[in-house]
Amino acid sequence: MNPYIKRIKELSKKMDPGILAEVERGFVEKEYAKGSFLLRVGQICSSHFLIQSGVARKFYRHNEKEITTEIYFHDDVAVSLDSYIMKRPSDIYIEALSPLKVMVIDYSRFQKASQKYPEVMMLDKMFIEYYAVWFEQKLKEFQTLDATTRYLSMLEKEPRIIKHIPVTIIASYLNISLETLSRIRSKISA
Amino acid sequence: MNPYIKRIKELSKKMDPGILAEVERGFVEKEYAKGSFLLRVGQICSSHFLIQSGVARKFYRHNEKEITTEIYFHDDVAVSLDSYIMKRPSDIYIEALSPLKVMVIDYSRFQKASQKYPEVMMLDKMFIEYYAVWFEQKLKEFQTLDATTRYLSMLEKEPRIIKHIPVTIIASYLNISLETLSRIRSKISA
DNA sequence: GAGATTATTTGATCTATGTCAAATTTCTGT
DNA sequence: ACAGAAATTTGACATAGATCAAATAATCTC
Repeated sequence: MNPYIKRIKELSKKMDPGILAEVERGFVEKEYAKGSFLLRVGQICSSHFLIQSGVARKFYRHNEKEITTEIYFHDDVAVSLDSYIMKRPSDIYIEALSPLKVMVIDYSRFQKASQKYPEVMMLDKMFIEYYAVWFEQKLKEFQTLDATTRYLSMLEKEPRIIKHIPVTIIASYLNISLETLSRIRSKISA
Repeated sequence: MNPYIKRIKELSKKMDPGILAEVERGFVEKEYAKGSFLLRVGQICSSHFLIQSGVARKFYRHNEKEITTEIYFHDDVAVSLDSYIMKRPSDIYIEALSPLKVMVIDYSRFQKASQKYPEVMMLDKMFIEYYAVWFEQKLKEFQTLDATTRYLSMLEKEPRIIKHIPVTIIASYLNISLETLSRIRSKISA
């Protein structure tokens, strides 16, 4: 998520300060304890969560298992896009994996501003564009890479994950079993 | 793609006719012969292709194989999102699978209109939102469903595919081998 | 409409990864 | 620092789906 968020931030700095102030009036800082949920299955997601500090993840349950689809660090944005866009109950959870500080960006306020100011809608659009591109790439990885290569690719692209996240969660993020991940790791470090 | 495109079309009908006319000045009808390419790897994708009639697909090559990622029918929109958004050479092909009639929507013209008219940008944003949501779902299918279930799900959600597309392409679309797909089909009809 | 090309099916293996179970290591709270 | 819990590793085995090869079946070409 990161490089694009950075670009969006830069652009937002160039924005008219009055507009920016108006948008930011819809921002609220909030803290979550480790293990608590920013969003639960069934709720309608009406905010974006900009991570200030700490670690979080998005996951869903399938056959008793938890499958992690995204892992968030500083400056990432967590949201159930499906629920947010389609205005239907979320099929995913967003969970704090550590004590977490986030900026909650309220949807309806943001939308009002974005209807009034094209430059705000532009930023919103950029965010979603990037999200879509990122998803397309991720799908491609699943289609073309085997378990080991997916792990190596993660190490390279998202090195923070390996330092902060339990292996169980990493395994589900790579869509492989715990045991297989463990074997991959021992083979690589050997 | 379809239901959302329909909604976007409806909304566009309610738009100011002057604006609509201005946008549509950037539309050009174009025809492609079966087997020809609307976009090749290496080109920068600067248009959307709204399919009027015929069938097309998006695919990429990986280890000598062609992996099909999308199949387009009437009213679908074909575009290399990655290339279009990031303005870099496309890593995918878009190919006509039959004689094809499309409406080519020129990017720069569209963008100009969308900077001038928030309602145009809104439609553009809606398109990408839907695209992102669709991708998220597709990724989930790959993570949770086995080959047979993916095939059944495709039959249900995109029944047109089975009627018009050679099995080789369907297999790559489901990310399974030709032979496995053939076995799945014979088992199901048995 | 016969031969040639291409697509699909069927059969026999092979392999990556999953599953289940047990052993070991690491972490936690007191 | 220790007991108990949780996470991770290791081992043995099972399986979905791949690959290679051959046999049919369908389609195209002249």
